[in-house]
Amino acid sequence: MAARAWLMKSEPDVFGIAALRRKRREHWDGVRNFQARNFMREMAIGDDVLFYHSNARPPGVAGLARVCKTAYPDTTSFDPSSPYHDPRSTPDQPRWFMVDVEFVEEFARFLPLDGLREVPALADMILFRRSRLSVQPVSRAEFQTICRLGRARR
DNA sequence: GCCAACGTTGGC
DNA sequence: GCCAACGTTGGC
Repeated sequence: MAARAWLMKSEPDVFGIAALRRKRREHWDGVRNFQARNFMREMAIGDDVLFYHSNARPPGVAGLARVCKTAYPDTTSFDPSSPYHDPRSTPDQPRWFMVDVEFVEEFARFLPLDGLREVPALADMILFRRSRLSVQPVSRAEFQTICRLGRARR
């Protein structure tokens, strides 16, 4: 089956694309929203990920990652000392999951949210309608459009 | 730091 | 099962 494409948000102050480049791969923990979790459980190895910087100035797409491990329990949910702790999640009955992603590239041009809004081919992106959803599917056409913009020379 | 949007919780 | 209260996300 063809690889799907996703957009995943992270605050660059906490974990940005530069940190992923350094670490090469990392688990994507801390997702505490059911819809976002369900999307992560649909991910397959090799799926493309747009790495989005949220709560940044400006917010926008910073580059690309790739899914390298499918969903498994998010152990931070079991850890009382973690900010992501959730007492309703246990090793026997995990409520929250994470995937692993590997670094692919940092775009030559960071793509700010307000610029993406202006692109007609991206008008239907979930990003603009469901601003709080931190993991979301992206169509192949949207993915390709964003890659082209991110790699373009001035 | 503010606040709108919206997901979640819990009383009924 | 409804919905008000509450908490969080994330743009600005």
